Amino acid sequence: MKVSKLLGERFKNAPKDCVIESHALMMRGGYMKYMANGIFSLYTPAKRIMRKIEQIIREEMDAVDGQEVMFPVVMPASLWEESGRYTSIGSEMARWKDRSGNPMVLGMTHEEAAVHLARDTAQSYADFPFMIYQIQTKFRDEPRARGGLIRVREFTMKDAYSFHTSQADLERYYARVFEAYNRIFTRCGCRDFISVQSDSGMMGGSISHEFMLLTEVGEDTLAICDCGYRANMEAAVVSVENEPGEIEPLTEVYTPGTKTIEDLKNYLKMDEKQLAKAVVYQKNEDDSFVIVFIRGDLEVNETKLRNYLGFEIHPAVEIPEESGIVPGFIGPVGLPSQIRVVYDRSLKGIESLVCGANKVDAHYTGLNAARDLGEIHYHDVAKTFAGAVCPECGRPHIQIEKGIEIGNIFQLGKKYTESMNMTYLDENGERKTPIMGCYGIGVGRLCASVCQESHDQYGPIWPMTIAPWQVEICNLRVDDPAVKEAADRLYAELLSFGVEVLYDDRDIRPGAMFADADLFGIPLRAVVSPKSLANGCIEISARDKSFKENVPVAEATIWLRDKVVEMLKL
RNA sequence: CGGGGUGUAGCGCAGUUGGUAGCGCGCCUGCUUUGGGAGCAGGAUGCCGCAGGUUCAAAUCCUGUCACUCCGACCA
Repeated sequence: MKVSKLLGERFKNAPKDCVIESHALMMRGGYMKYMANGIFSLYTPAKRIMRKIEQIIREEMDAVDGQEVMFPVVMPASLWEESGRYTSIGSEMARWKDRSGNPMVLGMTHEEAAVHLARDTAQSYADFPFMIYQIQTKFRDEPRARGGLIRVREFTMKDAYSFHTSQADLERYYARVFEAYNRIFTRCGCRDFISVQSDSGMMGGSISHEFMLLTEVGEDTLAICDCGYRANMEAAVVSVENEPGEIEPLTEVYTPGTKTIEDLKNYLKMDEKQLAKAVVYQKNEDDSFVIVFIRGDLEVNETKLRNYLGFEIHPAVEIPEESGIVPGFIGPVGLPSQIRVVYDRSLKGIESLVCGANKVDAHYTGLNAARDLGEIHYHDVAKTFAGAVCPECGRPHIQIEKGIEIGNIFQLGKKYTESMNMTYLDENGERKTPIMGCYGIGVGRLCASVCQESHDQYGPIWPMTIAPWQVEICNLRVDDPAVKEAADRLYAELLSFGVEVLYDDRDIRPGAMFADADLFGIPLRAVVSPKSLANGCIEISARDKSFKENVPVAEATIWLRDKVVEMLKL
């Protein structure tokens, strides 16, 4: 490809709204063009990167016996009604009516389509297990797109679905995909990535993992312990150690104006860990109240709370007086009985707590759950924090990090096969329901993530495995016949050797050409100029600045080809 | 959905007593220049987000509306 004919332009300045480096560099480098909120067109360099990422994914999916298929982007709503998700998924799914008035949806994930494709043909246990996957466009009407290709509304995704006759078989296969994912991200040039336990969200299912690229600009918050425990904040188990303390009588104390834990702590001169904090939520459906009691130094993890409750909630907006809730002085003793109460596990084992007395300016001290509340159940709905006790090793070594989710894998169970009536006959002729797993990777997000992890102030530094081209030739003087002849020949020879070459043949000043080359981020650069040619050499350097060498003109082609091959090996 | 901000040339931005639209980069032409975004000269490019209103006159004032964006909420 010659740069003189390459569509797209490179800029000195990034559009003002770019907040993270990968977004800014990919805009500056002419990789994509903004069209609408969360919607981009890709220019050739980005498209070539995506194609290479897709090919790596394809190879690794095929290596774990995947079968590539293609589902429709547009599906009838009736298919989604079978699984119940037509109503359970909110406005992030695009819905519309076709000309006959039939309700339709744009695919945002394809579990339903996968079951639809497989259920009529996989009727015997002998057909199992199998995995089908596709690489295709998804549309999700995200409430907030951001970060360039990191979070968009329309994107390319690899989604895979496996079907099994037993949980044990699913788990074996899940482990294989887990390893395939590690290979995919490594081959794409990701370095600092980990897998974490995750929340299953709208997908359903039990066990799930997310692959996270660790970066400070990541949208996800992760809890990590040096013992190897790794979880998404949304799923991180909080384990606390409490000192029981002495049993004391339940005593009402006057605590004027102490509406916050901070006030109360200072007023009573007590540790926050002896205080029970009340957090008020409302059920979305009917605005009924849900109150969480949690240790004073902790916060509620709303995702975990939502999962436990099984319904949607939001923080309480307005608390009317007749509700019996006295904000700032809420306690479990004497609270109206119709209010749903959740006790966080962090309160377990404290013999003597301070809590609100459900009247203005009053708290109780000496609350003993067993004595004063009878039998209560504790649930883990707390948000983990730096220095928290690790649920695996028991040491207070939890660290908080940020990451971009580049892939995920789920053990789905029978959620879709059951609701959509997929069955097979087992060895004994009995009708059974298969078990599913599903596995996703966002291709564009992965591309942006690699850029985020691998760039300098001048542009991206693409790994050889996914670089848009392998070698860039910079012809510094197209008006010099000797230089042009040498550069043209190098270009032709590299092409004949099957090397992917971008040839900058424009009559522009060297500074501008180098600036553009940095933005192209091509791993190898061959500079042809009067200066280097005077020594009979071509100057070859690496985009990551790891080397710079003068190679004799006659050897340059072979030298570059061999270097490409070397750099392709990881 | 809540809170901020912004809509003027491809990109970044100026534009207050209201008076027919400007700068830098980029683009086109020519000459000079040639190893880290060159210089000079000339040139092209605008539904000033949209719709109403006030006014002799609106990018500018008023009303409405839409879009975008950031922070939060939300999110395989």
